[in-house]
Amino acid sequence: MTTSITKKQFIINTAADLFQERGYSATSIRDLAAKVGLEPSSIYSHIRSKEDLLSEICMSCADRFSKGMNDIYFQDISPRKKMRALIQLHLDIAFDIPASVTVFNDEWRFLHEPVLSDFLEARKEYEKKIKKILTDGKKVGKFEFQNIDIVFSIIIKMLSWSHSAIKKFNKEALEAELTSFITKH
Amino acid sequence: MTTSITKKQFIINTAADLFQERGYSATSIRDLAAKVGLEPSSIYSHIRSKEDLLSEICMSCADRFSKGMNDIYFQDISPRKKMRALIQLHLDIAFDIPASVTVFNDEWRFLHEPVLSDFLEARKEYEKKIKKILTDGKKVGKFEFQNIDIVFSIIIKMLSWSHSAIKKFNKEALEAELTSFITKH
DNA sequence: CCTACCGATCGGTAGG
DNA sequence: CCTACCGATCGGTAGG
Repeated sequence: MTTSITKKQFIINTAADLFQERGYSATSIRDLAAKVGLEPSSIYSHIRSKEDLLSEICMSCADRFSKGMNDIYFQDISPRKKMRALIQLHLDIAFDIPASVTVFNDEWRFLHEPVLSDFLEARKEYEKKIKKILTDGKKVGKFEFQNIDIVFSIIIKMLSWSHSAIKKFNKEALEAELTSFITKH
Repeated sequence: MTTSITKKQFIINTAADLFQERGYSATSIRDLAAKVGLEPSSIYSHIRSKEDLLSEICMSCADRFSKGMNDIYFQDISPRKKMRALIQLHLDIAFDIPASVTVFNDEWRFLHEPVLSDFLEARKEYEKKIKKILTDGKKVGKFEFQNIDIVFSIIIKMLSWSHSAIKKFNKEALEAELTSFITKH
């Protein structure tokens, strides 16, 4: 049983690497099977479909972001400190599971119902919390901006920086520049 | 002749819409044919291959950015004014040909040689010029940052904002917030 | 620009 | 987990 779960996770992680490298659509089950050392049909002993792999990657990533956000959001600290913690959260996850984060960011659109709705709902919840932190910060005069939706989108874009860019830099330097961009603002 | 060129361009533009919507790999020539009102095989009277469509989209977009960059880069104006002009350039192109810009940003990795090398070279040239503007601005004390490569990557990410985000906002508001992020820095 | 068609590859199943 | 295989779909060509 334990072995089975581990192998399934190994297949999912390998799928994340391939989806990141070639994209979900351009990756075949045969590619995946070759990389994990199985015959193509044997993959289906561990998963039900190709899309299942994408669902697992996207939803586990979404869960991790949601949990991390809640830990920050409900703390009694300033909006500025929350934004800093949020930057760290994104960097921690991106450095830990870079392939999954890239797939989560770029390939989620290939999800179908009912998983798609779950995904979009989780994301919307996450976005609402970021926006709340930003508007709270503006109220107490710590952030300056005019259009919350635009600033939110810019920040999300900076935070969802893909693996390929992130792996070239050192985490502390990245954190310093991002913090400067986001919280000096 | 003129009709032929126009129809080819119509096919390319329709392809850009589909590639943006579903991704290059997940878009079939049959999808494209249906959308332009032709039989699948008739598409090949206008193009040589599916990848030709991607090449045309990516390279024409690259050309437009390169030309716009040169117009800005060789002017005798301050680094700060160059960055503002660069923001305008990106917004102008993104609002004008949103689908092509998204494909240019997200689907170029499906290009093969020899086009891929041309593409990467054009991009590298473009990036060198942005970095030069940033370092020039730092020298005269107008920009503040520590790591040029990180700041460059953050700015490129903000500028290459995809169509889906951009179409929700008004161009002037976007320009204002982006300018605030980039040149106050 | 169409009809007719090609070989290759796809996701997935049957049965052991 | 494998062998053997399925129907569907792919990019692309021949020939008119």
